[in-house]
Amino acid sequence: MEVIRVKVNDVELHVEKGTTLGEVFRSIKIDKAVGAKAGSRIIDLLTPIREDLEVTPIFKEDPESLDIMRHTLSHIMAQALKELYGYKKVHLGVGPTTEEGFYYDVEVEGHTISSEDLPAIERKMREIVERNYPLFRKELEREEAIGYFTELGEKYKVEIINRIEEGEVISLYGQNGFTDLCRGPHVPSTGMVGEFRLTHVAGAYWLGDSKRPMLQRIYGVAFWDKEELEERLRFYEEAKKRDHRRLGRELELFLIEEEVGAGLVLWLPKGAMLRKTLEDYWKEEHIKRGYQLVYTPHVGNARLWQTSGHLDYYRPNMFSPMEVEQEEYFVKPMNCPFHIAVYKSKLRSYKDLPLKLAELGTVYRYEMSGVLHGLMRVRGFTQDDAHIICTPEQVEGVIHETLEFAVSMLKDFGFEDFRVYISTRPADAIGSQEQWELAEGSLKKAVEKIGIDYEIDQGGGAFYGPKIDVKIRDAIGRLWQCSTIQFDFNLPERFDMEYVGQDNKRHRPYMIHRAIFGSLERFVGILLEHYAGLLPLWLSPVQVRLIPISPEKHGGYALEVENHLKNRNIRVERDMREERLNARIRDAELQKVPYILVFGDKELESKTLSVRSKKEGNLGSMTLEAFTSLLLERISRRE
RNA sequence: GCCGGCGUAGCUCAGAGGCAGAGCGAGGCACUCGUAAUGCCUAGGUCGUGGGUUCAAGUCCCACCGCCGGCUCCA
Repeated sequence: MEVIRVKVNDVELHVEKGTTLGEVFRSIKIDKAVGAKAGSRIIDLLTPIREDLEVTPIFKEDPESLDIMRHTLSHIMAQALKELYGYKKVHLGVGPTTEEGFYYDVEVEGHTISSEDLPAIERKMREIVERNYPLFRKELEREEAIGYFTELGEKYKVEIINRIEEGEVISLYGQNGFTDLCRGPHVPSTGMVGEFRLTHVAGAYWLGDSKRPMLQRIYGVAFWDKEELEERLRFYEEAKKRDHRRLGRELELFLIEEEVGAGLVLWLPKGAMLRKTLEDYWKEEHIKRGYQLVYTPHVGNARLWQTSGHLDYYRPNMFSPMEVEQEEYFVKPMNCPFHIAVYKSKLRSYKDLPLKLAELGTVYRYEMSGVLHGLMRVRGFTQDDAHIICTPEQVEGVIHETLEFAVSMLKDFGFEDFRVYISTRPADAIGSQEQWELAEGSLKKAVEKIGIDYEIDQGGGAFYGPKIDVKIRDAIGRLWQCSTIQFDFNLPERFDMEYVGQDNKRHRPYMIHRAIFGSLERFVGILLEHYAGLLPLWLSPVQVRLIPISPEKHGGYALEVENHLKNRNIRVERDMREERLNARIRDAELQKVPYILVFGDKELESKTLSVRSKKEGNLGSMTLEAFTSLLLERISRRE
């Protein structure tokens, strides 16, 4: 008998090789553990130990426990499917855990699972949980495993086995007549899982490859605690309420219509006002920071796109060309070539650099119909684009300044929590080693200097340069990709961009693409979801609504007030409808107008205003001057 | 693009082979009103588009378009 040493917390034990952690824990009276961790490795209680090990038990309270339990739930779901539709009819793909639950990709012969089937599957799962089957684990040799799963008709599992690397253990887990190829970890019995709910079913390609068959992915959410599960389900409800597509229609901000075209946005008057506010703010901030605004056309000659390389590399995403006087023109999918043309309009000296060209540039890209989504993913959108052309010596400062700019701007919109990702050199990169090192180094330094944590996406950069992506966290915790700062070693070469250095010689400049909002459409979508439609005062398309109780009697006074406010650039709307006061108040509230002023005899007589705030309720009466300065102050503070 | 679901009045939806409906919104009339829906009347539809099955098609079948949930894609 071979003995190995297992250290559990501070207790050291000597056990027979091949003993499972479950047995070890039982011997020292740890009975509530769902698994254990050895360093960063998670080991379940069913796995035999074959070498000396130091472990800490994982209990339900530990974050790692969720994953173990959710993984078992995906197996329970697989078994439920097999019991419902027949063991030979259900072919299993993969069934991993997610951040909030689990899913399983399956193929059911002769049946397509729809959301109507979910309650029955869930019921069957609960039965399996109820029966509390112990899980077992076994290991097979490759050939055995292939034979076993071939026998079961599990073609996808056989494929996975063939992809498992030589020397790696092939493990199977199962319970009561159900066996699945699985790396684990799992809880020891089906009764040990938490609260769960199946949420939806969707298509998913086998191995994520669009050329392979499409399986059905059944999603579930799971938590230990019922309250936590319900909170998550409420989160979905909340997200649904915040859906910018709904808000966009209800608040009359924008329209996307079949008749106009899929993925093409019409900005309605209120949405246009919101957009104008964003644009004005954006332009002012850019001018303050030394950017120069440019305007460039919507179409460009095919030769331009040939030089830029877009026709060779980006063509599938471009709209079809049009012919004008025997020449082809393309609608622009990007602004860069135009900005480069601006740069090249004269000979540039190092003294002109960094040159920062900015434009709210509307671009058109062909996106597959299935990916279009409200304002978030469209076919025509306006990038808040800029290109910074600089010398190698300036790179670091430029990147730092740009990132700082992006963060400060996003903060002005009420976003406080940022995630930063740096994508580094991929295998097929162009550009020299020095270029990449300088660029990547300056990206890291900039992020560190600003003091935001970042993650590295190793090899995730574009072939033409590394980049920083900034994601913002919204009010209900979702992350949205916004800003990008992207190096480009490609276009300066292709367009033969130059500057004259201090040495009186020609040099190749560095070029950086960057966007802060990403696109105006998408950013407005994010704002709407972040604020659940209740935009800050400074962004609200209508800031004040005036309601004369009797339009006839009090409308004149309301008009006076309207003019006063309008002269101070406050956005006002007067509701002159012959409706009841309550109805008009309700309407203004539903339209999420920040301030409502009611005019009646009292106000007319005392020349005051009755102010009702969306956020604070009825503020009572105040003078026009007091209200105006209150409003102007709040607007200037970007409240 | 792929898998699944869904397209009925401006909006939200009911109708599932046999007379095209409701609420909100819109227009009209009355009410003259103090902080989240006054009442009555009226108009509004090639039931996404095109084809097919049937005596008869929103309803069944096929194709296309669009939307939704995902997948894939996003140099």
